[in-house]
Amino acid sequence: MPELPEVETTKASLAPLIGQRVEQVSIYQASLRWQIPNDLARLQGQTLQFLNRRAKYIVARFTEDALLMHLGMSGSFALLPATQERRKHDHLCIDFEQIQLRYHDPRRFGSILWLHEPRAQSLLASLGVEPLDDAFNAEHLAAKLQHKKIAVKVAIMDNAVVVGVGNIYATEALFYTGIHPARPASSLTLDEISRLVSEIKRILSQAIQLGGSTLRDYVNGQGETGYFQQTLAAYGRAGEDCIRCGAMIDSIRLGQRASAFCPVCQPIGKNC
DNA sequence: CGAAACTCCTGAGCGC
DNA sequence: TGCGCTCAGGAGTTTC
Repeated sequence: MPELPEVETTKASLAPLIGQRVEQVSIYQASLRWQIPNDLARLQGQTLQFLNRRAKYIVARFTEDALLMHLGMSGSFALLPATQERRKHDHLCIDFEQIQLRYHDPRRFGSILWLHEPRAQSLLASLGVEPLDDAFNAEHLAAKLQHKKIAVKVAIMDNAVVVGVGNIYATEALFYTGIHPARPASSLTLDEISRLVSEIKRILSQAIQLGGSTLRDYVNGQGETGYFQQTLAAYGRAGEDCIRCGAMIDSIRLGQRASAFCPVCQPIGKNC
């Protein structure tokens, strides 16, 4: 499940392509979240200049055009010799001078768009602050949560509030701050919000350093899996013992998503 | 406007 | 061995 740390890791793993020219573009399955642009072959002859990340999007700037790419839930990039046989779900191959870039995505929730097209621009326009920016602080989050009745977990996963906080990190951050995921967003005290912000920053930074939290099929451009999953305290641990108090981790559904928490460490009644 | 439901898709895991 | 089922889930879109 690529979350922000995995996207950061993926971006870094694609750095060897910078400075290389595109020789050929081959689309095998154009139907992702949206259709891959049918004129993607425009990239031929263009050189990759730099890579950027915004939320969970990677922007690849070429000489003339730029791509906005999202890994969805099961997307990954690989750098391989062009002679290597294609695997099932390798939907796009871009031959660079030295190596081939492949996009692999079994569930096809990912997307690859021209940065300049209206759809890409509107996606970027609706994004909130970056979690690791100074602009994401207690005051900012407090203002965003102030009038929200929705569960705090759903709120911090809302990209208009803060980007890059997916189910894994929302679950972990709430566990470590002792806040029940179903608490109404507006019920949090400023102190709780402050600790939540710090925890989100801490967990995301740590995960980026460690190379991302891999679940199932995430691999970076070098084919390496992350290993942060070994340190998950609550996510995916329903029915197991809380690492802090030993109580059994419980799970509820919030916003159509599994939400694991410790009923003892994260009491619902706390400041409710 | 906010909130909640719905949608895309495939693989893993499970019961039989 | 394989069928059919449920679940997972990022995030845009639709519906109230």
